This record gives sequence, C-alpha cells and structure tokens, in this order.
Amino acid sequence: MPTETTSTRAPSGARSLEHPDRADIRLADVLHALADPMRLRIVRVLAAAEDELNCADIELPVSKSTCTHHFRVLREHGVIHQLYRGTAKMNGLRRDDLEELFPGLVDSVLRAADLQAGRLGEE
Amino acid sequence: MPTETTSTRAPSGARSLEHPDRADIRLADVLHALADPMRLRIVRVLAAAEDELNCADIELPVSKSTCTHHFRVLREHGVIHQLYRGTAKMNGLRRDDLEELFPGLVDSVLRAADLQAGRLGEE
DNA sequence: ACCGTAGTACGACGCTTATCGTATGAGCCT
DNA sequence: AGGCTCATACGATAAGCGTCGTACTACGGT
Repeated sequence: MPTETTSTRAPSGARSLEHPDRADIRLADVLHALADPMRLRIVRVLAAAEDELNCADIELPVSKSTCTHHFRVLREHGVIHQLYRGTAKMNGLRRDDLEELFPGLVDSVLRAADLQAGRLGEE
Repeated sequence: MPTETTSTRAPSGARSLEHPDRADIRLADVLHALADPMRLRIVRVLAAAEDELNCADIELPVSKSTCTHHFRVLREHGVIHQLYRGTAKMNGLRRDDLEELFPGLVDSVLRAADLQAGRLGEE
C-alpha cells in the first residue's frame, strides 16, 4: 500500500481499540494482569480516581513503550477500558463487568494492596 | 560421591521444606501463583478438601515433574504448605496466613473460579 | 501549513516459566 | 533385602514476558 494512508484499515473518526466482551473475560487472565507490580499500581490509581485518566497522568518508573504495553495487557485481559479522546487516551477500570463476573474480587485485591502498602510503609 | 549415599546432605528424620514467613508473602506473588490454570485448579481442589491432600490425589493433565513444579511455586509464594508424611507429601492451603494478610482475597478468588466454571459448563 | 505532544509499532534483548524425560532419592511393605 | 511407589533433581527446550530505543502515526493548536 504505497500512497494510500487512510484506507489501510482506519474505520471512521476515532481510532477504535479492541476490548474483550464481558463473557470472554477469564479469571486466570485477570489474575495474571493484576500479578505485575506495575500493572497493580496502575489499577490502584485508576480505582482511586473518580474520572478516567490519561495514560500520562499515572507516573510510572518505566519507559513510554513499556507503559503502553502494560495498558494494553490490562485492556486485552478485560481489566480496563480505553478510548481515544483527541490525542489522549482515557483509561478506566471495568468495574461493572468485573463485579458481575467475579463479585468482590477487585475490591479484595485493592484492599489487599492497600493493606500491604501500609504494612510495607509505602503509599 | 562414590560409596556414600546417606551423608550427602540428609538432615535428620523428616525432610524439611522451605516456606516463606507470613510477613514475607507478597500480593503480587500470590496473584501470580494463582494466575496459572493448573495451579488454580490445584488450589480449588485443596480448598474443597477437608483434609490435606497427597500430591497424587489431584489429577492433573501434566507430567509428574511439572506437577512437582507447580506445587513448589505455590509453596514458595506462600499459598500452600507442604510436609512429608512417610513417602507422601501432604498439601494444604495456608488459609489463616492468607486471610490475615489479605482478608477475603482467597475466598473471592475461589468464588470467582466456581462461578466461571459454572458459566463455562465445567466442574 | 507547521510543529509539538500523546501514544503506537516494531525489533531486540535477557530473564522467567511451563513443559518434558530420565535418573535418583526416601520411605513402606512383603 | 529387594522391590514398589511417591516425589525430587537436573538438564533441555520452547514459549512468554518486561523492558528498552527508535521510528512512525494521529490530533490539536498556533
């Protein structure tokens, strides 16, 4: 595809991101997504925030590409949803879907993370 | 070591296994341990059993060495405890420790696994 | 029309992991 | 004592993952 740029696969206005249907979210995948310290950190920040957050709003000690990678893992495993708004990409927890599928799971993980952070003297 | 057989490193009577102290158990490690389908299966069986279980009591579609591997991961990450009884090795969930560290976490994971199994028509 | 900013794509690298097979060790039973 | 069974140790192998840097795309503002 030499000269054409927009017809490659672009749908319409906003770029679209692939999200798994609720029914396709697997427990092992969710646990795996949460098992990484960096991603757990992202999820904690997202859970604490009222609104959806920009990727860059979450400070992480990793490069931008690595950051993209972690957000994608979270999205593809059904933990967060993402959508483009202008040049930014907004992120939010899929609380409703997860609560419906695995009642109480996310809350207990977040609570466990809080408790452990307190125990270890972090925040 | 040609002729010597027993002095290689054998301690005393019962072989001893390394377990992490409760304070050293990390949430990310526990989640990681539970994120594998095979190990989640082991944990579910262990949770359903009243008594401690022999390794071989849990049927897994993997080789024996792989089985040993998964049990060790669960033990080293603080999810189960193991002890030798005669020729067998008994396994049990570290329910108390985990409940103290991460209240409700194990229960919600087990419940989530049950729900998902029901949804997928397995058991 | 241009540039800057936000994020992606892609390839690379090193480490971890899930799996296996075979050989070995530890304890029970006859 | 000898054999049986449960489980380990030790490679080996192949796949996956976290990380990075650089090059690229997509929007929005001036």
